[in-house]
Amino acid sequence: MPEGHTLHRLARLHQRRYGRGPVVVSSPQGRFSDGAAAVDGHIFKRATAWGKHLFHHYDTGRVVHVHLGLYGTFTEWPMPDDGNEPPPAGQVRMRMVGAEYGTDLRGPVVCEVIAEPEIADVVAKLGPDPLRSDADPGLAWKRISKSRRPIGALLMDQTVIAGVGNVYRSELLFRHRIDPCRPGIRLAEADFEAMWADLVALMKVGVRRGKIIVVRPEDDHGAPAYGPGRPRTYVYRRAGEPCRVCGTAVRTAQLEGRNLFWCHGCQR
DNA sequence: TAGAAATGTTTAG
DNA sequence: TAAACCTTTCTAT
Repeated sequence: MPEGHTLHRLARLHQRRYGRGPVVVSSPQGRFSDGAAAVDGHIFKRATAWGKHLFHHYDTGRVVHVHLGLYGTFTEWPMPDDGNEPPPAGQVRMRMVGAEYGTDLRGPVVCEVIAEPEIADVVAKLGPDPLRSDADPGLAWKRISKSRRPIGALLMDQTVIAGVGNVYRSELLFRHRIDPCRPGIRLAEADFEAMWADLVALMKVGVRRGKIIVVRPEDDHGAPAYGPGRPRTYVYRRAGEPCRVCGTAVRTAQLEGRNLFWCHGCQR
């Protein structure tokens, strides 16, 4: 599910599957026919991600830029021994086929071919990405510490921090006991630094495990460490249920058009 | 098993 | 402010 960790995980996967080899690119659905033709048969150099944006770099200097949006998904399939590709199911915007694997992209909000230098234009609209080693958290702090907008909204703003979505937003604020409504300007720098460090660690776990895992073992209350019974979140989508720490009913409200979840007992 | 809501962003009005 | 995207996941029946 597409928060930043998903895109970095996909970049790694695509790099491994297709890196340095030629790929056959098509658009079974037809909406990406021209773009697919522009890179079809060329060498896939590498895949990178910044926030929720994914880039497929080709040796011709052309780049496929993908944003999954709310519904977008990549589905991978192994090339069958007989070499016959499986027929595309549903609306496949882009099919990419390498020597041993193929990948189908469905439902993205962005899927376009751009030139290598145009990546800078995309990235210019994005804040630092906690998953990138070149991230400068100072840029995010500069924005947050001057803003009267609620911290719950600032965390979701991709121009402030790139890659945080609704789950990491709600969970991070809970872990740091911060009221989502607190204005950015009222946040202590030490709290921001602790949140950033935590976010980097949590999102790295997300990349490694392929899902968002944020509940500390001591808050599991005896639930199994792995498997379906394990609690996945403190507050996200738990409206009305008791807080895992203090028992207060989790609250929910709309903030700038998105569902926000928090514990009024823990977060002040 | 069917229907609603959703981890997000862009574009149109 | 609303629609579009058109898949996946969760919930209700």
